Amino acid sequence: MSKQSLPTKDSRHDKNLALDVVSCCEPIRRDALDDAEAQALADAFKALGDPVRIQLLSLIASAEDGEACACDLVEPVGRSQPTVSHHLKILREAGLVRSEKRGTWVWYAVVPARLEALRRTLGRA
Amino acid sequence: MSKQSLPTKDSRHDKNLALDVVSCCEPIRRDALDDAEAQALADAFKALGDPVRIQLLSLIASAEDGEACACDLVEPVGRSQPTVSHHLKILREAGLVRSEKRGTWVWYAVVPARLEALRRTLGRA
DNA sequence: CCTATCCATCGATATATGTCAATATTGATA
DNA sequence: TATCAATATTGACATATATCGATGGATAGG
Repeated sequence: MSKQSLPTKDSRHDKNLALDVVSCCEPIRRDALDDAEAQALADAFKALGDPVRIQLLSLIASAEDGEACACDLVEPVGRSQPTVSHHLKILREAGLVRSEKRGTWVWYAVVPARLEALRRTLGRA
Repeated sequence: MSKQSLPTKDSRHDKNLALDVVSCCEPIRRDALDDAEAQALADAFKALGDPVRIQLLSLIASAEDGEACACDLVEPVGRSQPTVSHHLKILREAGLVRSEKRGTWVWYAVVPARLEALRRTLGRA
């Protein structure tokens, strides 16, 4: 299969590539990523792949003191409370935000290190 | 609705947040993102939210001369040729890679500027 | 031309995902 | 303990997505 058996074509392929987007730090563009790394990275980016979650993250990140009460996140995104709760759970499980219950309310804050890790993953373009 | 009408709780909420992850450059954590920006960003990250696409991006990015023949991407990811073609199309439409047909083959290369834009979007953590 | 290879598109299908209403849970108050 | 507000969980449902086999278009060689 592939080129080498065909006409002349400066054969440049071979083994491993790598994108340095890995799980927690591997740059997507170093060497090839293995299945587990690719899956971990995909899971992280998948959590960012929804407009409501992007807005939630944005809202939380820009909130005063870096914290936002869940009660103030429902109206801005225009979705039902259960739906917002669902998205916040996904962001939390992806490690992008952390939550803390104080009395009746739950406060959310972003996890800078996590964002930074993904950032590095997109490598030095 | 919300806290202010309830017991004492250092009311800190209010308007716009922002995550600086916007479409092409807005940092997700500046001020609140509008619907269009959030959607654009989500679309970009969604393209990165699949392990096969992460592997493809990694393979292409780490290929010699920064280019990889589509014919060399099928076997590494363990998916059918149509499936790989499908994922490459998604990456292309997301602006993450560009493609060029040369004779019988199609060569893919990453678009560094696009990755860099997304990187900035994840902002200074 | 005929044939073989590379690659994209189509059609079908199983699974994943976003969304909401209803309900359960938890903490604070009367 | 009865009640109310903030969240989370459950169940249902419509849409989106990943995957493959089959097929079609394009290019290179014989």
